[in-house]
Amino acid sequence: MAPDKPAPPYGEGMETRELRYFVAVAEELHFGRAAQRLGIAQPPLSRAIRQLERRLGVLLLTRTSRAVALTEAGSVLLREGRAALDAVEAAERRTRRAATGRPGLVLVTKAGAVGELLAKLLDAYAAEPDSVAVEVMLCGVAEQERLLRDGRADVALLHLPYDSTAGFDTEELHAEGQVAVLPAGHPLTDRAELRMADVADLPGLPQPCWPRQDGIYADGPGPRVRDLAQLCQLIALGRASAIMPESCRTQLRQDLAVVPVPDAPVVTTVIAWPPHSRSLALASLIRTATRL
Amino acid sequence: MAPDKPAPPYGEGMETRELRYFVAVAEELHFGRAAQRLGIAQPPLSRAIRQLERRLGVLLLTRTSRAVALTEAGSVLLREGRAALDAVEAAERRTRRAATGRPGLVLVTKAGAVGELLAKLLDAYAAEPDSVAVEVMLCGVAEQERLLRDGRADVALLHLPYDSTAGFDTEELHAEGQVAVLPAGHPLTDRAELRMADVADLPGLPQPCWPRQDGIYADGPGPRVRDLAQLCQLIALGRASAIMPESCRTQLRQDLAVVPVPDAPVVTTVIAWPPHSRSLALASLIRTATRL
DNA sequence: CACATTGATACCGCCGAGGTATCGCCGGGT
DNA sequence: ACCCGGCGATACCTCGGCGGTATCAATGTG
Repeated sequence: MAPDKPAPPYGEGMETRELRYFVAVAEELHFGRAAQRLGIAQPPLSRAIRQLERRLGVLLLTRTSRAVALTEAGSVLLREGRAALDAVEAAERRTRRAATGRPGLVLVTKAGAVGELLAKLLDAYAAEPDSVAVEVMLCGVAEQERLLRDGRADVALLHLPYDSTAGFDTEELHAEGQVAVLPAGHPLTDRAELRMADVADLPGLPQPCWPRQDGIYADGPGPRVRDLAQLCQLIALGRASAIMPESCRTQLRQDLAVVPVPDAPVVTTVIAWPPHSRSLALASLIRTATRL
Repeated sequence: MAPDKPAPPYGEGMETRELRYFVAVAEELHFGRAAQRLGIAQPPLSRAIRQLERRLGVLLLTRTSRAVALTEAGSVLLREGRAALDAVEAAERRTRRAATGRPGLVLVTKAGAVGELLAKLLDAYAAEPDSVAVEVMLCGVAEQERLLRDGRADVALLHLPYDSTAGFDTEELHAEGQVAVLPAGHPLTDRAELRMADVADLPGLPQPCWPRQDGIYADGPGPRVRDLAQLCQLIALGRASAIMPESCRTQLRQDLAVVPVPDAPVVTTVIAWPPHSRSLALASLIRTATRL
């Protein structure tokens, strides 16, 4: 050790390993399982967390020998730590991508939700003189945010108000009303339009329940669905109803009826990308999109 | 080592230490100075960078024995790595703050640039039933973004189009035109209004040059200034002119004249905060601000 | 009250981060 | 042309800390 090292006033910053360990424990709320998930033994994990607490000077977890719980500070670190780990992963991935020289873009969007807008965008962009290959990635509901944040994707098509654009730069592309989707022949299909309240709790036709970001279904009523096809099937069977953007009607089956719902929230399609992106290809794609 | 460790397919993720080392070298473009700045010797630094390159499978720097330069991938990692390090620091700082139990907010803005808006905001917020202490932090030009990103500040007042809101959530608070500031008695001060072109290159009255984010002045003409007082002094001396938001006129000295410039870009004051903030106090402050 | 579960502690071995000494390369001064 | 000085790379050593196993301590359970 150098004799006159500057000696930083207090703990010289967390290592990502410590963050990964803490996030694992905070998610499992169980040292043993967290250690298993991390591929290490339990004692080093306990020590690492203790050391992290000492270095931060903060109690992160309350442990009894039977249960582990997050403190207030712990839940802050869980949230912020996940974001920080995503940023580190993003740095790694984007660096690797920059090195391979393949300047292709990865666009991510929810399966089935963008109608023909995506097709038009891809066509228009491909016609640009400086366009590069665009890989389209379809993913489940609300997984896009993560992909964009950790560098696996470069750009996304999101839908307000359902998706969150927190932390991204965005441009609005398109706004549209929503329609109720009902089984063909349902009494309400005669109406010219419906209100939210009319569709809210139709007897025997509950709104479906989508999985959360982590793949777990929230508590609540309604049949659990994972994609549009499942949902359409249920509606056709007379077991569910749904409200969705009107552009979806082009993809619906014949045996479904749609009725406009003017008082449903307007769905805005936006193109979103991580801030600080300096990629020319991305800038060109965004320019193309806003000109559509 | 556990006999059946999952064995991650390739390098198990960068450590923040490696990132800090790389950023130091990339900024200095000199291993010796970077090592000195980091408080370590040069050989371990060389090794660490080599190892990082090996683990990423990417060449980050081109070294001849006389010069070090960033590769394309290296500059990506510099940009992304800084953001990642800021996120890690933010996690650390916000966790510490959450633990102390002081839920005070830190608001950051450019010195002298917000006129009375800030005073009104602080008064209105203090009158809210659930308000907490707000620490106001004034900083140099364009330093706010960093403070907000690395967790030293919770919320900022920024000015479009001069500041970047990349990566933050924002709400618009106020928009205003700009005025030209000239020495009292200058011929142009008789006019009712001016155009940008009129003020662009007045003989002997160049626009000033502000430092960049890192404190270094960009190349270019114009006298170098660090704050509004310096600028006013120069204008009063007949050595400079400037264009600034009209709300600044209340803070100007007597010996300066202002003339509206209708074709200057409109300056929008926005309140900005890091995404994912779940603080009730912050939400309340933002609500107050948007209601002004 | 034995027992199982689970986090903490004790102790050990080894990898690797960081140190010093030195080399090889190259540009500039004379 | 030659030597010198600056700089990054290499060689080699030391030691702190990470991860391992064995075990203890606390606590809920039958």
